[in-house]
Amino acid sequence: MPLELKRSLQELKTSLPKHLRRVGLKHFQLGGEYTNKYFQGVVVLSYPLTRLGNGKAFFKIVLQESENSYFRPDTINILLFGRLAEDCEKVVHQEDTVVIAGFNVTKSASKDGRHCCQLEVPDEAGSSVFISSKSRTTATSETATISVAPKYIYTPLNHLKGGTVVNLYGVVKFFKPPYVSKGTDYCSVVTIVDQSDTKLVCTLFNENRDALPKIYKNGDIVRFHRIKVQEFNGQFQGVTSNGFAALTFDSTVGAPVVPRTTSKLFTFTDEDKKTVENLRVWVARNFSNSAPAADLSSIQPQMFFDLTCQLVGKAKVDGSSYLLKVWDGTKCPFPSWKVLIKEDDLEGDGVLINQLKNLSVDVIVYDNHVQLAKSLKVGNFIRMYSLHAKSQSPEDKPDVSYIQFHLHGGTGYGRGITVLPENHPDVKELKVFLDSQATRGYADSENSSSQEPEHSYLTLGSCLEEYQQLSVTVLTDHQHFDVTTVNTILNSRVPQQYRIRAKLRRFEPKKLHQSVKLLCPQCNSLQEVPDVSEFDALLQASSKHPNPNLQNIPFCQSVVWDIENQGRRYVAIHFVTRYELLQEPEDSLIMIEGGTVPEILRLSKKFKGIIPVRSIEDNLVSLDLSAPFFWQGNIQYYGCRRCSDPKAMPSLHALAAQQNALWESTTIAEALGIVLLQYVFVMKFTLDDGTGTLDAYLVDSEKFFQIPASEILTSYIFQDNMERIMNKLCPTGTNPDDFPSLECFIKSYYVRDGTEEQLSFQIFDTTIAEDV
DNA sequence: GTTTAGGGTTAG
Repeated sequence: MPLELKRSLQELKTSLPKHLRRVGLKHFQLGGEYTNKYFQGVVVLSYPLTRLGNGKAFFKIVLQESENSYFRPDTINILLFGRLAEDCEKVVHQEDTVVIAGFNVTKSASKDGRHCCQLEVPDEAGSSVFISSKSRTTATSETATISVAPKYIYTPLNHLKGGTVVNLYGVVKFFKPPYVSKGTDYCSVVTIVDQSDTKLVCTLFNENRDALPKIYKNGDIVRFHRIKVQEFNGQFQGVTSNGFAALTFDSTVGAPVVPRTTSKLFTFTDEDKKTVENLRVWVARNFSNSAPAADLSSIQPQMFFDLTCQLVGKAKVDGSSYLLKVWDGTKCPFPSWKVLIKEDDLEGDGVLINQLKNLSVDVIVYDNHVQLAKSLKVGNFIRMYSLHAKSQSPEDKPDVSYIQFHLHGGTGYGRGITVLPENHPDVKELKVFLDSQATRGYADSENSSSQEPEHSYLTLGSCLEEYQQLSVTVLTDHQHFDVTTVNTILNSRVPQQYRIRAKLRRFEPKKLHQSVKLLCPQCNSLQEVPDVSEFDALLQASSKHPNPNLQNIPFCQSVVWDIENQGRRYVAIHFVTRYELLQEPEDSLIMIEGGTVPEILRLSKKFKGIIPVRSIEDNLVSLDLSAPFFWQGNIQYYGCRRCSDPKAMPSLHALAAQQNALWESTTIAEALGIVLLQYVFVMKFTLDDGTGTLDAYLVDSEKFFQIPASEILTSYIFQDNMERIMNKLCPTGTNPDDFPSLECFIKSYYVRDGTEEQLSFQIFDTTIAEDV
């Protein structure tokens, strides 16, 4: 039984459950409703503890409502039972102030001049006795709470009824962090869902922001007590009712089950723990983590995202907007808009703000968010939800763009700000990272401090200058690497990885189609992409005489066409079935014997995929691997002649028997024992950083250009994009000094050239910036 | 013992 000590009557009062309302003696009557009521009085008399006939403990006290009351009677009998009686008997003394809740009002059994009703406090869930002693000075026993933990029943979301007050568990599917409503309260809208897959939108109000659930992300688990269910627009909604209380839990499976709440008084049983743990498992299985969280280094223009960051400065902009300067330790890959404000208006450590100016970004928050933004403290760790990274161009320079960060007005899509507590795991992690970045940041500014302008804030003009030096490539990993000069790299003979910043002087080959090759991921051999028109002879050589015995392949339905009606050329088509059923053509895999390249190309527009085959004895096998073994849409897939160990077509049987097997090049190649060749761009970049030049190879299937090498030869759009990118990296007719910079990772490795080993370089983990 | 908002991007 919980026993809580209080230091004063004041503390006792503030710790009483908020849903309890005081009720006076004169309101007691038989048959009244006292569920959420408490009675307070001073002990004027207490009787010795006795046992009832059933052995249950019984303790009686008399409480006086007020010493100076005009009203008579002003005392009432209180009857306590069971464990509650035993515990109270130990601590209750005359003159103590006692608050009782969870009682029944019955007719007084004795004619003693006291109130005609008596209060029975059963040894049951929900019964509580709060005791505050008047004058004893021993510190530990001044006040006490004695209560029987209420037994809460939780209603599954698919069992809700309108007009009821219930207790709920749920997983947050959507939420608006608490914001200032137009009324008197904070508001938070929370959509929850539970294992019944039923959704409930809850609209929660409280004048105290901390009383609303402390939700930090979708997937968090909440427990709501005393929430009212009502119908709105034909659907149930949850709204706060008297005594609403919320607990919030992180949903990480295995993490300690610690509720987030500011309430000191709440029940939390082993059963609650189990419920949370079960919900965690459910979340792990059923919630895809599609949260739009991002750090500054991974933002894309026009995206809305959640940013976890630290506030380094803030300033008033005008009546409806407010500036927050924040950082998360990563660098925004685009030039970002800096707001010009008066230095006097800026709150925060000027030196620090200056040191972090290349890492921090300016966020403008609007309208309803201004009030909350003002209340933030510099140094706070905050999360902003649905922040807009808006791409803008100055009017006179449409080819230049920069990012503005807006937290627009309104609360749609959960737009808002929360302060994260210092002990939040994400904050702990961020602190460590920020510390490491700050150290680097200080070093940078020390080197260049002599050239620093006096004022700390970049105007738009200087932001554009910065753009000139921005890299047209983005590093996708290892951002902590420092830049190494080409000169240093050339003098090193040890294979290793570097980050460099240089300009692209030249590249080869000049003709795009010459840069696409086929790479074997196993033996690393490269080969040219053959011209498919050369395969007609090979394709047709296979089937002058389709074998009629083959028309009964277990997982195929076959037809033979006499193409030229002269018996001179036959084409056999074997439709791969699933469970002996044909599928829709666009889902079907077919095998073809005979057929010309144009015929196969035409068929591959209609069918999911095509495997050219020939028959050997009574089996079907792939053609020679110099021809594509699989055709899909416009793409032909080749196998490595050195590494593959081709198997006959019945090897596809297992794949055909799988319920949802996709007819993809990778799975088919695997089933047929073929090592799939990868389409790659192979290019040589000559990079110059002023200290020297080096040739680095790019071998890339689609990461660097964000264009699939397999599709570029058949797509004019991709070819246009590619040309545009290369012209941006290495513009023709431009002074090479004005070329943009490329930031790349390169690794050095040895290649044997005859008897000599030569150091070569290859680009990796680098990609073209989105705005290029 | 009311009102607020009642999920579904600003338009700066």
